[in-house]
Amino acid sequence: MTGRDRRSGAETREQILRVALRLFTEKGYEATSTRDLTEALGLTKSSLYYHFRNKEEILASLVAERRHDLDELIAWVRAQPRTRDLAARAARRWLAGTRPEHLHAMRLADANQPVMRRITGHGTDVVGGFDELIDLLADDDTEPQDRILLRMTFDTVRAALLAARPDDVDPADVLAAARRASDALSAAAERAREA
Amino acid sequence: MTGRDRRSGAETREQILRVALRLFTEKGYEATSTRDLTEALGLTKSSLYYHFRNKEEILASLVAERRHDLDELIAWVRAQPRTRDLAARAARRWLAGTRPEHLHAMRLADANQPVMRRITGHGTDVVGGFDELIDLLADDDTEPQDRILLRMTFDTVRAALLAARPDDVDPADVLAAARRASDALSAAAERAREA
DNA sequence: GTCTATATAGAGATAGAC
DNA sequence: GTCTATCTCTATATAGAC
Repeated sequence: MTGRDRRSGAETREQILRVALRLFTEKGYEATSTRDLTEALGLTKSSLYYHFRNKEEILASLVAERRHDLDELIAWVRAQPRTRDLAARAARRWLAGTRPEHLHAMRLADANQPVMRRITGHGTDVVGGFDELIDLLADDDTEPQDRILLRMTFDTVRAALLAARPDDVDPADVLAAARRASDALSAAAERAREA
Repeated sequence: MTGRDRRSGAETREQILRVALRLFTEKGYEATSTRDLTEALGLTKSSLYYHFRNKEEILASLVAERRHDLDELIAWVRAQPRTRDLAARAARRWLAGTRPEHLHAMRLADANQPVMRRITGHGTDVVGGFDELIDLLADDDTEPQDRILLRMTFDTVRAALLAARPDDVDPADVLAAARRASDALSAAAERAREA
């Protein structure tokens, strides 16, 4: 470090991401201009473009890496005996792996669905991974509505986020509600499978 | 009618809304330009602006009027005896009133959360209505996570929509899954209230 | 009610000095 | 690594003829 008020490049990059996460979530990606970003940061646009090739790359950097966890879950499911409660155990495992810090990225993705579809390669993203997971857990003769219900058991964190007011909410409460909801839905789905 | 290929003003307006609903949902409101709209319609931008004052008014026209149903539900809840299963019955009533044609507007709202927040007056929109409803159904000492769970019981249609792949899905299946999910969550929430 | 033509502003992005 | 200055394009929206 050459001086006390000198930021390293990596630090600046992190600050940009932090501010972008907030603005992209609150105002939306498209409605947030590079000018909005730089004004909030006390930077110029040129500096911004030194750190990122374009605006989309900022967004892409923010949503990387949850797919890896999902691939692990899929591998785990493949290795399990196909007991009747496999789906329920898988859902529990997934929910247990969801940490409070994941919520920010989830909100971001939820708030910007169209552009998220544009930037994530089909099949390589989290959404595509869930398709694979559900195929693994469902039989060929599973009714469409049962597939939807099954998928909902894995997606209760998003549902809980939508149900919670964005402000003044404790991430721990969101996760707690999501886990209870997932258990309840698992039970309902399992009941259907037995019938 | 003065001729067979002459559209009335109202017809054109409906066509604009139909195309806008599709594009705003697929590409997103901000990413859909007035040019995209007019090209899909075979109209010019000027004609578009004859029918709507601005782009935002098109979006606003698409999301009007679900709030009315919610106000009715709130009034119904107020008139009910406060039995322990009131929340469950209210959720059932709300789900029963959700029709397949509501799903399109829901998808639209979900895909464009930031701009939806911008155009809906705080408190007068559907989101604000739910706050009111939940306050009505929850006690003052209800835990935050229980409030979230309670709200999730009313919001399972959105959750089911998120869990279903947008294409190739029957609205009836989405609604069926949503109703079952809502019942399961109601039961879980009720169990918590008893404990 | 639809058109052609245009006004105006703001976006994303780059050049090149320091 | 950050700056000033600028380019270029596309957006929303309007004026006014038919």
